[in-house]
Amino acid sequence: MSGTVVKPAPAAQEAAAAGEYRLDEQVGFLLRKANQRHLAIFARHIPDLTPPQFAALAKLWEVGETSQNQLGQLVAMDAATVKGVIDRLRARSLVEIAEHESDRRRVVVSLSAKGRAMIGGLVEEAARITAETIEPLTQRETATLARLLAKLS
Amino acid sequence: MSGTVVKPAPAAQEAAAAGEYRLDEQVGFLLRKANQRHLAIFARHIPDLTPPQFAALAKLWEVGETSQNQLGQLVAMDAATVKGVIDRLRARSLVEIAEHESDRRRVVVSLSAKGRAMIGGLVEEAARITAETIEPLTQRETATLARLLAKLS
DNA sequence: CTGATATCATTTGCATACGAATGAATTCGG
DNA sequence: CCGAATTCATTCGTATGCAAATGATATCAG
Repeated sequence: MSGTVVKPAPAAQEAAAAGEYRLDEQVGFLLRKANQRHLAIFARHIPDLTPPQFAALAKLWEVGETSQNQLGQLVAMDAATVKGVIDRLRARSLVEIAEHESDRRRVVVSLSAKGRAMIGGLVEEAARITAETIEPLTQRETATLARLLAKLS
Repeated sequence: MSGTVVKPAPAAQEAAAAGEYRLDEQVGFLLRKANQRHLAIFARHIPDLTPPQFAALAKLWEVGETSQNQLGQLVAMDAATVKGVIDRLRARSLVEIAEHESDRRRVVVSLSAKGRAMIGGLVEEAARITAETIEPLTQRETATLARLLAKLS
């Protein structure tokens, strides 16, 4: 390992070690950038909702109603985070909360009529967001990417 | 398309449409989750720095010194975001700022001795973070993932 | 040289994210 | 049945992340 350094970075004070670690090649850095691009695409298509807000609505649409905590697990959000998301959706009357019948600790969250109407109309747009996100990839590559990303989490 | 629905979601009011869109399969959702896992791994290995802070230090280590704005571009951060990151690193004396010799708008950012010492010692740990992140993947899969992610951005 | 334009940095406002601490309610072990 | 452990939700503090507005400076067209 580390035989001949091809070309030390111009300004790196410790070119040898620095040459071993390129930030731009790290998976974490690539993940962050890919995510950024997707967020920008999302914002262009659905400016009125953030991805987490959309995820919460979409999941409620799938499962009907759940406790706030469980919804968080379904959409991969912290309890503290899902609280804020639900608060903001509630302020816009897109979701409703109710007491759990038997467990008084729980808050049952469900779509309002308005929220149901909105998410129903947005699913097509969401599909286009995914389409635009994966536009640089072939169909095969997309399937591979999805498989590998799923394997990571 | 949409021939026979195998099993409508229990509580989905519009099972047909809902069946067409599965949140958990969308690339954006998978990206967010993969990113989350990586952040958790990072925090375990390097609790004293966040990934953006580390990225800024690592990039400064590579390139020596740059303007704040350009550093932001190199590490894929908004001007407003990089400002906050540099502020916090400066508060910990890990980076230093100076006036640009000819352009009085610019702020030249560089590593302090303390910052250089820290980042030098952390590169190995950073490599372990990447290793743990891609642990579920084979070497081939990792290369593929990196290629596809790069293609996305 | 000067007015229009562009660039760099800063500030504000909003929305995730997560750790940690807290309080209320439930469940579990003995 | 009761005290301990757990679960659910809330709150606080810190840190991204971006859009938009602003001020200072630089550059460019004419």
